[in-house]
Amino acid sequence: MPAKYTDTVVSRREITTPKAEETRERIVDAALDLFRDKGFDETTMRDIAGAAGVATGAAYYYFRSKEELVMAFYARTAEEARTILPPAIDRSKDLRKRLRAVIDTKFEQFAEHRRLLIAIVRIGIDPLHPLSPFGQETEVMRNESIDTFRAALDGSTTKIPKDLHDDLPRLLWMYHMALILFWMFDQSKAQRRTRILAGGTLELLVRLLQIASLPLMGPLRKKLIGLLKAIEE
Amino acid sequence: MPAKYTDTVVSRREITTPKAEETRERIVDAALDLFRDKGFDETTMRDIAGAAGVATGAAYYYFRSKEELVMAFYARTAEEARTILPPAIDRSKDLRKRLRAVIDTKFEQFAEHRRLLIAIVRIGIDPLHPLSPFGQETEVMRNESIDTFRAALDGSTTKIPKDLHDDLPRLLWMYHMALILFWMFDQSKAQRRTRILAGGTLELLVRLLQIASLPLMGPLRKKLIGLLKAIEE
DNA sequence: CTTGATTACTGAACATGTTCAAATTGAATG
DNA sequence: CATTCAATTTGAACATGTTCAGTAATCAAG
Repeated sequence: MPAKYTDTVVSRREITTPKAEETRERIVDAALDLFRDKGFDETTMRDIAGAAGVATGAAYYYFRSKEELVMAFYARTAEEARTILPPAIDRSKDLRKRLRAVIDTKFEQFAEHRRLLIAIVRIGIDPLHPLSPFGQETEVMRNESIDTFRAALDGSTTKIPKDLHDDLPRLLWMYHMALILFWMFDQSKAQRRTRILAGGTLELLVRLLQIASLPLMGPLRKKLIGLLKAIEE
Repeated sequence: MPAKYTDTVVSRREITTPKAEETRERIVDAALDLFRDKGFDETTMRDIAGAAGVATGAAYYYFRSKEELVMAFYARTAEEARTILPPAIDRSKDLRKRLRAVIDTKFEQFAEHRRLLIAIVRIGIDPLHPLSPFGQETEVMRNESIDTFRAALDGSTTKIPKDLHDDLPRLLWMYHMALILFWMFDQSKAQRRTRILAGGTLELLVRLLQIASLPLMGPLRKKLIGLLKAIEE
């Protein structure tokens, strides 16, 4: 029976012995390898357990569900990003290039796992699901990701209107999620179309931001911000 | 074992006797009732079969999967829309109102089935899935829906730039899909936030269209259209 | 070292989507 | 009516995510 996500939302296995940690790692490694090679749906919990050298139910001691195993992948890339992203961003002061660095890095990290991302989206498109990128349980990771965009903005030469300053990072995060979604399904060679889309929209975006600073754009900004506020409650 | 959607994409049961048609209807009715009352995940194929008074496997004679049963819902609303949408649109010549009529009608039709729509999205977010709203198998229904937007545009007083004429209906269709997505997850009373969002973005949209007709906007339009073409192959 | 408890793990059992070989039905044919 | 054959229906069997009662390993305390 598939787990209902009305279940308690508590992260499991707080503290662990090194031994247990090693078992846990073995299970994650086996899972990610199999997901990458065969796909999420095609990989069986029995496969994973077998490859990790444990019994069928062992994975459930560490993870609440098969889906939670893909979160382990997400967590790993986030960890990695923490070290490679800052230098990538700071290679330029140009806003477009800085944003491009963030997005391109994500794509590189995900490149080998396109199919796995589809599984993540299938799970995460529902904000009520605990593992949704929009949900509670992923809040810490999400905020870290949003802060990355804040850093990209703050260190750039482009001046951001004061009233947009707070909301813009989150908007950019949502924009980058939409791009990732597009990228996932982009069947063109080396995701050429996504590159075009990213380039085009980023240029448009930066230009809009420059225009938005003009004094006579105040009312329009205000309307947009008002709409945003009304929406997010 | 969940069905893999690399299976043949052929619609099932072309011709049927009245008797079989009646059984099929009974299964759909039972399924939709249960989906509405208990939710998609919480409804069992055994439940459905039982409620329809047939054996467990019977549904699979008419539908390839549990998921395909929700398409039956989608097909029914599309059928209904065919009769109620045209008069609703033609109540006004104002583009904003005409578009609003299309969207509001959809919301009314879906109102009782918010949870079911989440299931549809979980399925359909993957364009490789045969039942995806972006996929092959739903092309006919999708085109019909897009044509609705074409009708709303063509009958309005707002003048549409020639070069946008072909692409705009599809863009509007995508916009309305995004709205429906937002609506599905909108927990506010009577989906107040979605209403605000729809009102705000529609006004913005129509205004942009009016501005877009200005001669000096030609290059910008061209850039946008170029981007669209590059993306869609 | 022994004992007790906590942690880590096992594997059978269960629920549910799906398949399939066999049984049933019903209409067309002789 | 009897026969035949395809359409329809059955229900047991299967695959897989998940649970759980029990077993083994590890550790703390005496």
